[in-house]
Amino acid sequence: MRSYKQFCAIAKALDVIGDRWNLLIVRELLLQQPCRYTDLHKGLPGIATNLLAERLRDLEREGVVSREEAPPPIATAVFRLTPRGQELKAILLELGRWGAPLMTEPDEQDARRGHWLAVPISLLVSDRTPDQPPVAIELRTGEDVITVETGDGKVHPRLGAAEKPDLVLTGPPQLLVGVLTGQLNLTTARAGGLQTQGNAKVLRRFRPEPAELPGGAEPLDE
Amino acid sequence: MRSYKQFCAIAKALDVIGDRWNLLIVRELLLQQPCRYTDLHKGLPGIATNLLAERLRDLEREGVVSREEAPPPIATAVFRLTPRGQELKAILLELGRWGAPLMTEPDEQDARRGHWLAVPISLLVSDRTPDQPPVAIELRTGEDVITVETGDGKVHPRLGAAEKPDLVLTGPPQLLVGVLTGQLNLTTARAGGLQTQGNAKVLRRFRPEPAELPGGAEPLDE
DNA sequence: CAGCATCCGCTTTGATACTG
DNA sequence: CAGTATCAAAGCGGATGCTG
Repeated sequence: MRSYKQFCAIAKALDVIGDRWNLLIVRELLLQQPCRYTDLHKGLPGIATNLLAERLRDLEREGVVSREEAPPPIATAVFRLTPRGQELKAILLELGRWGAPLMTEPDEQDARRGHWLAVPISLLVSDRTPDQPPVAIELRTGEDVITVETGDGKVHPRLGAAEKPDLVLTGPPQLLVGVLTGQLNLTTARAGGLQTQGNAKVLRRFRPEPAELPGGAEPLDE
Repeated sequence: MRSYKQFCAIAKALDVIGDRWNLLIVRELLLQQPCRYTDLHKGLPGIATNLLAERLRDLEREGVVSREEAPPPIATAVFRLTPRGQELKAILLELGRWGAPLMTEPDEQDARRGHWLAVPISLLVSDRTPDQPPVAIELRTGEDVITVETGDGKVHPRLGAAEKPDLVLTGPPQLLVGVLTGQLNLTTARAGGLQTQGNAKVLRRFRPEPAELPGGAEPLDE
């Protein structure tokens, strides 16, 4: 936790959550809290185990993360975000929005986790016809299963299987995202290894979100 | 530029702007671009000069910053944000919003720069009576001068002196912010070293922004 | 002086091994 | 499972030197 020692709100924020891995730990907790230590470690490939332990102590001391000793039956602790930690969601969403265009060229070296898809999906896609009855799509990639539901104009991803999915898509992450955003048509995606099960027409419900923000030229207004 | 090697939008964003100092370099450019190397160095107390040079190269390569060789008269280069870099503004604003509550206890060790105040001011304060004629307040702290103008419901801070300020406030940063947000009354602030010049009644124009966000409990929706 | 590059001592990181 | 211990390598901050 090295401080920038600058009397500036942005610098103070970075003093707390700017260290390497910190924001990704928050990402994991946002996506699947409450979390055991091992769950976090699985969701953060590449982190050294001692670093994860140290970061969790730091974030706990700063009031971002809370550690609860689980009740007697289980001999383990679970981690959650405090309300203060929850407020980091806006930052994470903006980071995800800014980083989404960098996902075009999937590096073979990159680690993949299905639940990470929840970030771009809710940002990149919306419901084209909110009046129609709700729709559920199940995405399977590797061992991860996530469900995408829509019906109110927005798209809600969550971890876990759907009860009665209208459609099940199985395949590598970038194919799933490509099909949802409409950048890839089904024929191409199937040729690339996508498997579908159910009513593929429900994909028409999804519409890509406008990608670009205005990005005003004026320095720091609004 | 060490990569997390995770196929995730947030991780990809952090691969580019997550390294130490990077976001503060973007802050400086947002606040006062175009910028010479030396201007950046002044606005980033604590950075090693070689690191600043290296980071600027990195950010240029990533398409966030552009370097322009100035026309013949001046023998220096100026740095700007590219449009892609401008889009980081949303992230910086969210960071500033989250970090603002950490500014309560000013550390004597902290470096201060007047223009950093522009961040919390536009986030924390709004115009109480937009119908009234516009108002300009000049803030002086150390060697920095910033002007705060309002008149349309929002508050617009910018660097430099005001033409016809209704009020000039001189003093340490936390007093200036305290008076603007209404957390400090004038009598207390004057006792703490604030100097005022002009019509102090215009301070009634400012109203603190609602501080808290809802911070929903659901993981990553909206 | 502006705009770096080099060197040096220190800290942080990441990989691995080990423990209750 | 949930960490701690160890260690080589990389990164960082500070000082200094070089070039126009």
